[in-house]
Amino acid sequence: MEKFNKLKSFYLQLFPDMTEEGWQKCASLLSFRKVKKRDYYLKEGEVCNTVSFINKGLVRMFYEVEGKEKIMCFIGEHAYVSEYQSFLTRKPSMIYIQALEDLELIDTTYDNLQYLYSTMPEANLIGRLIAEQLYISMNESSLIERKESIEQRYLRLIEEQPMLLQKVPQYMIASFLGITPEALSRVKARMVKDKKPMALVY
Amino acid sequence: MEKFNKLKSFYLQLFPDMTEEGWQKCASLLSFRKVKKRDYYLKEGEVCNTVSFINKGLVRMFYEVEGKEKIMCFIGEHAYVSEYQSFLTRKPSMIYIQALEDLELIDTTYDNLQYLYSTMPEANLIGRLIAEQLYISMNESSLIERKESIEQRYLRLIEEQPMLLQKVPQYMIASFLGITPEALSRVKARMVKDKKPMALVY
DNA sequence: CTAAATTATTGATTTCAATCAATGGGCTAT
DNA sequence: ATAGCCCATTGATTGAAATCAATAATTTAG
Repeated sequence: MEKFNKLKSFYLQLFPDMTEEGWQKCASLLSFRKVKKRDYYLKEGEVCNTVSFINKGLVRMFYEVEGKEKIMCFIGEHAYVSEYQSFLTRKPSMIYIQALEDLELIDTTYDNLQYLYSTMPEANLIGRLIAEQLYISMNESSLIERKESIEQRYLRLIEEQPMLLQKVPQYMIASFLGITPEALSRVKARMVKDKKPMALVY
Repeated sequence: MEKFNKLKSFYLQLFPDMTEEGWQKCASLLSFRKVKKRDYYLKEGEVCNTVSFINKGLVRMFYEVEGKEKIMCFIGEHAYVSEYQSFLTRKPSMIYIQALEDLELIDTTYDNLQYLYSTMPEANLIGRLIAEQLYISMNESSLIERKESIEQRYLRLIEEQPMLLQKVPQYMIASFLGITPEALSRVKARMVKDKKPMALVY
């Protein structure tokens, strides 16, 4: 399955001693699918039935409050996307996940994953490490959000995910930062005026 | 070790098929300790070396920003406390954990837990479930924080953790809600005036 | 390629919570 | 018991971002 190559090399990095048979067993439980830009990976109220590796594309996770969309995060290529809480608890999701670009996904379903855990106990180790990793990254971004100012977070975006600023309209960046598009416009203007006239906008 | 009884019954609820030997093995890796009120379980910059079951007492987790303390959460009896990110990554904590009451803790150290994982592979299942549970509860509280208004969150506190309002000064509740003590005072006043004159204050 | 729609910017006004300030209540320690 | 301190409440002022509004720039669709 050359479609899974990216995922395979991704895993071999993380678990160098994974056997070829082990990989084959995992791969047999995976499937490949596509999602069109603007379509939803998951809607509020649905139970999330998949954990997916994003082979190609970009999604946003957001929720609605008082009719307004608030973006929680973006997830791009070669990362995992899921509403893991809904996936694990089998309860309706409180958020939406939408494709911002055409997606190529490699999916694991809930049933397949449980089957893997029960027939291949070593998988619990991987499952533990994944859950731990998810915990760590959520915890970290939650702390960043709390500790840093809007401006610091915007600079961090420029630094760490410059692609995102190309691919995503400003008003979504603003939503992600928790402010209005107008406010972001002014933050940027202030940065250019006050500080280093570096190439901020791009 | 009758000191561990609460923890044992806690675990037997979660894992009814845990064997007595299994429990003994786990228990041999646990230790008991106390922390005095106002002392720190963990300070910013320290690596968190323990995951602890709170047999008795109450802690707050908080961070500092611009010299001000911001409370992230309170953790009470019969729950776990740790800075799990620091614990897992072996990197310095970005937060503080402080005893608000005298604590009785049942501790697992990092080394003991790794030893358990390596000598008792079934433990990875428990480890996975714990990490998943931590992920779920953090995700849930993060969403609540995002979606609900201050007033809704205060009502939720009254509903779900009325004890906390007895034990913790108002200004800490305010900090937890992300507002000033003055603002919380006004929220309460407004609730009493606008709505049901229920026993809100206690 | 052009028209229409969407997005970004800037200005004016409003709103809400933070801050500053003062008072009173309640707890603690001697 | 009382002095002193910490905490909660209330009022007045300030400040930062939201909202409202208009225009300019860019993207999309036919």
